[in-house]
Amino acid sequence: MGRSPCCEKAHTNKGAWTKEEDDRLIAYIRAHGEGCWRSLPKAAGLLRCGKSCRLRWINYLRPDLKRGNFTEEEDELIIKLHSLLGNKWSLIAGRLPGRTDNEIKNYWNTHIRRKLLNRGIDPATHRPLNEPPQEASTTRTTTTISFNHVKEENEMISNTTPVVCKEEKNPVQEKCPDLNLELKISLPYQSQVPEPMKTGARDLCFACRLGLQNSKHCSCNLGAHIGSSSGSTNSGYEFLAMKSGVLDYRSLEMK
DNA sequence: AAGGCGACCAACCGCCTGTCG
DNA sequence: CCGACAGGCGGTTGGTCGCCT
Repeated sequence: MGRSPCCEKAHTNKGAWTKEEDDRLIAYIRAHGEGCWRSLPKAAGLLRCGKSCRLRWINYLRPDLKRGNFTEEEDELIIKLHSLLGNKWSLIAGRLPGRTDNEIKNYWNTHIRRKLLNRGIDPATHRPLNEPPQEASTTRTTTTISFNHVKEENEMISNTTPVVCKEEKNPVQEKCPDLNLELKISLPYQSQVPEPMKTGARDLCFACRLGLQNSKHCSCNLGAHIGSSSGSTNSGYEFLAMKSGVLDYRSLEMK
């Protein structure tokens, strides 16, 4: 009965990783790259489950991890993304370079949940805690991701500005004016995003569309923040892993 | 000093999904 | 089409640490 174990448990170590195990794993992945996690432990001389190796690498050993405290901007971005995506930690992590899903999940459960509760916001629904339950058929709003404007977006490709989404009036926005739940996806934008971003009157940056108008990642507020944020030169796009101009819609697909 | 307690976070577990033969 | 397998994900657990009494 039940599933077969992912690995031979009788001869695998569990618990905290030792320095030597870390070194072995790092050395092996440097030499052979990621992948084939099931056979990796044996090949690397580790008495660990392949899944455990993968987790250790992704969450702790990867060289591009940022680590350290979350910034206020990251906090707000996580909240916004969580309101959009729910507990899709991997998707949220995909928008926070250097952060892992596990790290964000832990941070959410230990810090942000409490923070939202202190604000009187239900962390699960992002609604005020004292808001009475509403009839689903009448006033409840639903979050949808629209792919209705692909043609329109394709036409925008000729425009050099990588428009990710377009503002439209809808009931959700009127209820939460700072939160644009209408995700719109464009085809990958190949050329470099100019820095600072072009700030045409109708082209709000992606940070603004996420409701981060006052964030240092806002790149359309007449350059007020650009170059003035504490040592960081990241634009909003770079911060959102969009320096390349690509919002990978595949990673945003709702399952 | 020491025990209790909560916060934090690394790691594990089990399920789901995509891929391949 | 189907089953096996590997990878990925989210929920949960358990160890450690710091603070408080």
